[in-house]
Amino acid sequence: MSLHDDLLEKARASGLRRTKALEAILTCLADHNRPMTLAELTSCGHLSDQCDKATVFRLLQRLSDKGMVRRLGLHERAAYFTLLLPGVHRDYLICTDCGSIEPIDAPCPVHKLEEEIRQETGFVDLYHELEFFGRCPKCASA
Amino acid sequence: MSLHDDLLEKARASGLRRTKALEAILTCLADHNRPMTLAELTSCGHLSDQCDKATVFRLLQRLSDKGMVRRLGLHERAAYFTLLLPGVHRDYLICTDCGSIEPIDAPCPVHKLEEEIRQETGFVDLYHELEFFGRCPKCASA
DNA sequence: GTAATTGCAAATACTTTGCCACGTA
DNA sequence: TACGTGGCAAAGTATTTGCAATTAC
Repeated sequence: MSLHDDLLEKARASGLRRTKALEAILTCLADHNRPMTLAELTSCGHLSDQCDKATVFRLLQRLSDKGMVRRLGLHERAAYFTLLLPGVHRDYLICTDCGSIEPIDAPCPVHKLEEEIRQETGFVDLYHELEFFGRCPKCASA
Repeated sequence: MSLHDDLLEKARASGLRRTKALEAILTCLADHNRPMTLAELTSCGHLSDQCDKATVFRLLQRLSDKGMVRRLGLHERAAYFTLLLPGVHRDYLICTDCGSIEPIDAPCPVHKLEEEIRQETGFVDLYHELEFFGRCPKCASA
């Protein structure tokens, strides 16, 4: 079963209806494998073209409520949304010039600290976000 | 020399004029010791009351250009701004319910990874942001 | 005196909601 | 059929800019 089918199934199981917009959004997020803005998703080829941004927005909201999507702030004015896959954590490397976003594959070194914070502060539902910003080689040489 | 004076001096040295608004903003940021939004700064007691938000915005922009302030996205719709002190790096713990923001005093475990990324990717001017999100004990029990 | 800075107001950008039509279950 | 969902359009919130008046140097 593909990632896309898996996600769709999960969304269905959590109460969402199987609509074109839902499929399009899940496909788009899964294909790109990086956080995307509402605008990007709304104009993301194939099926998404047909979806109003309000629809995409509300779907992302629902998916976020179900814990399948997370909303990020990455310095841009627009919010970013990314798939939340069980057991998968991802950090990002972002170019402050051209805005490119790429996932970092190195293991995240923060989990230990997160555990300490959980115990010392009593915070619950703890998670973290880690982003690296800089200028990519291409932008740096330009 | 106080932190405030130190900052003012630095701002002056980098070409900014010594105005009421500049002083007010530096004071406010230094006093609060945490990221603040444009709205917070604009209505931050004492002197800041007198500053238009456009003024505060443009000053933050200039301070950011000079490397004295950094702009953060912390999940809220509004952007946050924080002082950038030489040699000081700060991570934050944020309550997703009440929005409280507190600095984490534990040493940041990310510098090693940052160095690896610098070397492997060729990114320059690299820095990172690390935030922990969760619900604080007060909100969790409510 | 000159150039940076300010305030006000308007423009822009992005997000969020209301309402009724529509499609899925 | 019933209720979640979709599209359109409008409202809301935050950011950003234009311009003339003011202020720091």
